[in-house]
Order: sequence, then C-alpha cells, then structure tokens
Amino acid sequence: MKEVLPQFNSTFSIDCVIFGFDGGDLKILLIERNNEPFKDWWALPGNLVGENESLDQSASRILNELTGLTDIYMEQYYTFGDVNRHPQGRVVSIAYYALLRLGGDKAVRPISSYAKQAHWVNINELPKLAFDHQQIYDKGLEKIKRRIKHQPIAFELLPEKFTLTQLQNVYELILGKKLDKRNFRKKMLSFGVLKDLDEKQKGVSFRAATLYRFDKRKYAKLFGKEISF
Amino acid sequence: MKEVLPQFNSTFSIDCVIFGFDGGDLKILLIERNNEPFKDWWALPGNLVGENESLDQSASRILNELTGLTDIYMEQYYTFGDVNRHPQGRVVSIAYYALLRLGGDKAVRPISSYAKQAHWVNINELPKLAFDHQQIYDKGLEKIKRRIKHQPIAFELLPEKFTLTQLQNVYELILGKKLDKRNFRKKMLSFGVLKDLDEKQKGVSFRAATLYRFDKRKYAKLFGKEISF
DNA sequence: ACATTTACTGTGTTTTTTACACTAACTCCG
DNA sequence: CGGAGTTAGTGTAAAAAACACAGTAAATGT
Repeated sequence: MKEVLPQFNSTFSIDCVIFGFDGGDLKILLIERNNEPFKDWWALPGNLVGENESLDQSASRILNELTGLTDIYMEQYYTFGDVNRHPQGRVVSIAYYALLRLGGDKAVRPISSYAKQAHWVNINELPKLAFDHQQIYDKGLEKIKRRIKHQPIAFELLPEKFTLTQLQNVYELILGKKLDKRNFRKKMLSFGVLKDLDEKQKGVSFRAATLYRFDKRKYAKLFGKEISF
Repeated sequence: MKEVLPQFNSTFSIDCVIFGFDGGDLKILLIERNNEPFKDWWALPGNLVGENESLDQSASRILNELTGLTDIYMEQYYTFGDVNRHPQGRVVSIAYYALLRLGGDKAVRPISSYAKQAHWVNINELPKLAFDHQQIYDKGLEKIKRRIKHQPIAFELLPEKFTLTQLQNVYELILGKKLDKRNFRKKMLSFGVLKDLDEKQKGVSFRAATLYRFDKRKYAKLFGKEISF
C-alpha cells in the first residue's frame, strides 16, 4: 500500500552504554562478539532496529534481552553515522545510555545469541572496543557527566534505600573526581528530595549509616526551578 | 565486495532547524513542500542522507543547497524514529540545528527543487508544520537554550562586529525572557572573550554603541574551565 | 577497653547572583 | 543652536551559593 521511498543499501542500529553500579564500582556491560566483523572483540551491546519498533523500544529490547530487566532508565544521546564506521556497509547507529543497579537478586546474568559472553566491566579497565565503540562510550560518559549535575539520575544506579556515602560515591565515579563530604551532604539535603528513613544500614562492619530514599513527588514539584545536583 | 547486511525497507534523513538572526528577530528557515505527503505544508528543510556522505556532511549539504552558505555552525541534537512518523514508510530522521547571521550581502535567497518556496519565519509566528516537525523544532530550541548558557554559540548569530545590546537581544530571544542590562554586560565582559574594537556603530539614529568582536583565542584558553554565558 | 573504621557535623571566606536607577552621548527637528 | 527624544553606559549593596577545612561520635572486632 505504501509508496516506496528512494533508498540504498543502508540500515540503522542501536548501541547501548549500559552502566551498572554494584555499590562499589561503576561498570558497563560489554559483549564478546561471536561474528565477523570484529569476531572475538569486545563491543557495546547493540542490534538492528526492528521494522515495527521505535528507537526507544529497540533500545529497551536490547537491554532486556541481555539482562532480563525492564523499565530501566535509558536516554538517547547521539547518532553516529560516518560512512565507514561499519566495514560491511552503511550502518547508522543511534546511541543510548542506561543506568541500573547491580547486585542482590537482580544480579543479571547476561545471555545472548550474537555474543559469546557478556560481562560487566569496570569503566576504568575497559578493553579495546570494536567499531567506533570507544568513541560512542566516550560521548556517552560525557553526556552523563553533564546530566548528573542537573537531573536526578544518580538514583537510578542505587538501590531504593541508600546512604549518603553511596550517593556520593556514584557522583565521584561518574565525575571522576573526589568531592568534599560536608559540602556534598549539605547540598544534597538542601534540595529536599531525600527522605530520611529513620533506619540504619545492616550487616556492615563499623558504624552503620542512615538510609535515605529519593522522593519523586518532591522532585516533581521542583520542576521549572533550576536544580543542580 | 561487501556482504549485505540484513535490512528492511527503511531509510534515514536529516532535518534542520536553521536559525537566523537579522539584528531584530530570530527566525528559522522553512520550506513549503511541493510533494506528497504534506504537499503545500510548511516543513523543516531536510533530505535523505546520501550513500557516501556522513551525517554532518549531509546536514551541511542541505543547508548549502538552500542558502548557498558554507562553514555554518551546525550541531546534531536528536534522532526521531517513531514507527509512523512518516506516512510512506520507516524514516528515521536525525535532527540538526544551525545558527547563522542574516541580512546585508549574505541575504540568502533560498532555492530548491523539492520546495515551492522557502522563507525565514519569526519563531514566534510559526505555522503548523508537517510530519513531527513541531516536535523536532521544540526539542531543538530546548537544546539551544541549554547550550547557549555554556558555550559561545550566540556569536554565530551575530555579525563579526556587534554591540553588547545586540548580543543581549540574541540571548533574550533564545531564552525567551528579558535579562538585566547591567548584570548581562558585567558578566559577558568578565569572561574576557570580547575584544573592544574602539569603534562605534555607524548609521544609527541616536547614540552609537561600542563595537566588540568575539576573541576565539582567548576563549580557547578557557577550555576546561566551566564558563557559563 | 582498646584499636579501627566510617558517619556525621559547622563555620568562616570567597565568589556569584541578583536587584535596582540615573547620567552621558548622540540624533533629529524646529 | 537648543531642546526633545532615544539609546548607551555605569556601580553598589544584599543575598545566595560555593568552597575550604578538621575534629567528635558511633559502631565493630579483637
């Protein structure tokens, strides 16, 4: 029924920089490719976009296929379309990043067909990546660095209940630098979006810290005002 | 030689939000479509990406075909890929914005084949747009609003020599709100990236203002430091 | 009880942001 | 040439935000 649009041999794919935080390290999910080109290389998870899925849906599907998770925070951030970025033809790739919490029962055991294996890799120990994936990763990290300063995305990496020290760790890992503890806590609490749970950490050696929860309601009320985390 | 990648009937295009400033109003370039679908509707300039051009090249080409201009500041900002955004098939569209100065000898008389006509339209008087172009425009403006606060893109809209009042006008038009004159001037000058030309406006009624030039060298030296215009 | 580790707290200084109104310079016109 | 009209240009005080900085409190393990 539809008229055919002019076209040539081309296609598009999604690539995902999937960040996970396990309470200690910040990691991304990499796959070891099972096919040419770049067989046996490490690469960002990605796939072609299906005929009847939107870009956002496709990104969610890719993440779900690897991790089994749904409803994960994902954001499209850039599209890579150099003519020769894929050796087998023109592939334009739309990049997404995702943020999720690792560990516990959600431990995430990745399975997939086009990959020999998938691994969570510390972002400070990344191997050489296939295609232009290093560039895609770099740009993703850069975007997240900016975004974390203005939007409450750090909470996506943390369990529902978390301590201020954990929150600070997330910021320090993403920004790649140390922050002053007192100033950090003062500022975070001043936004009024953290709810003190009157509850302490359990199962830790040494002094237990107070647990907090991110209060989405209060955050929603702040909209319009510029808020800088 | 190349293996063929799996694919279906799909293609991708570039759409451009081309901002122009004529000293008074902020405008974008719109075309009146000559073909179905949305024949006779106003739309953002756009075209399919050629087989051997990168996305950036394609965006530059589209702008050049309409205006004859080259070396214009352009930035990719988002990719739109809903399944039904184009009635004739799957078209993923990569959006760019561009900033340029209008008027004088550069007056820009747009010509093109797929458009009946092209016009510069005040951003406060936009007509109904074809496809999802309103959404594409909205997101573009939003991105520029953010960017103008951190990067020296306002200068792209101004002639080489400009007055502080003109610069402030650009900010006010993009941000959509009035700014305090004294605070604005103080802040702009404090960055040290404006060179006072010891030269006055000519041909104006009433008192002539001092002309400035943006000093790219000094700006380059600031890199790394967060600078907020 | 002591050693160890992490949680938690406050103040003073500096910098940035905001609010605010008048004089100076130039042009046009009569 | 003088006065009316219009835009250019300037400073200060108050408030808010950012920054630098170190010791005590609480819990654990031995």
